[in-house]
Amino acid sequence: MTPEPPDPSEHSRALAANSALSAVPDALRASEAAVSDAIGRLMQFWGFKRNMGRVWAVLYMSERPLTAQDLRERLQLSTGAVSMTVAELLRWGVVKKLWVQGERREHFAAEGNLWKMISRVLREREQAEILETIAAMEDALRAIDAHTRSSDPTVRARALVQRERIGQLLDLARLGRQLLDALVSTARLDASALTRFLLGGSR
Amino acid sequence: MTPEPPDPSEHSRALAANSALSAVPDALRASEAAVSDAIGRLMQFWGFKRNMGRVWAVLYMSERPLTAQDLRERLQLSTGAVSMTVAELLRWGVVKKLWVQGERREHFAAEGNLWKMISRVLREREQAEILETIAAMEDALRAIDAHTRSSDPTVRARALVQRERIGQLLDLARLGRQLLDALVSTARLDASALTRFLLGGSR
DNA sequence: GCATAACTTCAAATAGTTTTGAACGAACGA
DNA sequence: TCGTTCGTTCAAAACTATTTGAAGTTATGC
Repeated sequence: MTPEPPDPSEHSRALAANSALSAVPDALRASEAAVSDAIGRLMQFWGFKRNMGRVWAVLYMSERPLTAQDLRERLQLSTGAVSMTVAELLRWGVVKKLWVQGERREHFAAEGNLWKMISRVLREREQAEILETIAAMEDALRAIDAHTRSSDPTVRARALVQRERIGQLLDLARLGRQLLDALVSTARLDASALTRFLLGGSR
Repeated sequence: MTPEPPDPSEHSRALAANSALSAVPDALRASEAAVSDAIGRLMQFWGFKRNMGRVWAVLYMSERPLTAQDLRERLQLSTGAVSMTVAELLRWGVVKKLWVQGERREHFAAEGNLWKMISRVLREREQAEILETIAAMEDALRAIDAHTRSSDPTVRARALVQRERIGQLLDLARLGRQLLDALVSTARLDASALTRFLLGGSR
């Protein structure tokens, strides 16, 4: 039986270190991958990059902060991809940089407070989008209003219909904005009011 | 000053026909375009194709059902694009096909009930996505559970942390599902309960 | 039935997004 | 200081998604 020859490739070194330390069962790795992929998909659906979701999820499930290299290995990403993805997550404030005692490499951890995270994202992303839409519709409404008194009956009819329809859309958009406001402010304090409403409403 | 020479291109013919009939001011066309573009962007942000939003918006703002050609002209789309976009909107049930008396071409109109529309989309799209995510996490949780009694303390620790974190995510996802359920069922009946909650909560 | 207009489909072109990896720069320890 | 490791950047490549337009199909009126 030949003893396994030393193989200096990074992958086998990682595996060796791993099994020497803890022999983490494949099942755990597989579950982690499944969950991070599921969250990656959900995030992508939500309009973020899939890898942002995957990286965040791996960090969130980890019992310790991870280095860029750990992420690169677990998620099979290139150096550049890890660097850029982590930078973006830092910008969103959903991942934090940590210095671990005696380690040269930087370590990263996921923001643990999910509500804080969600309310920040809703605030910055959704609200910007809906406010823009509301502004565009308000502008249009102002521009149309002048024509609702047109002497040409065809023009007047069209202007009246458009004003009415855009008004409906605007009401809806404002209701959406209020829903977001409510979510954000409830979330900032605690989730219980929201939970109470939902539980009360649905059963 | 040379008088403008006759130009038989479709665009000028359309303009000529238009001004002969009603001289719709540019301002109305421009507002319509601005709103449909805003809605297109919002829809894209939401994960639909931008043109779906634009087409729907133009139909919604129109005082009469429109033909494929009308849409092609107003939105500067190719024949194929109109056909495919409208087909997709029909599949989502947010646009209806109408036969207009004595006209050969088909006409289209937007679904006018916004809440009906939204609850349908939430139900079919969002719920599918979140249910998949919930299922993936439940699977992972089951797979991990076996290891929380591992004899290796490192494995046990890792399994416990993962179980705890995935549990948190699962709670959150379930809360999200309830929020969607509540929106969908309120929307199906009427929007007033939702409105009351929001108005009550935010002021 | 035939000719024609309306509509659909789909392969190819275009546009847009994400990922890679090599080049560069900064920080650290010797 | 020098050599090495770590991290970032960015142009090019790979990949996805969208759009076009021409060929094909269906429906209509004569």
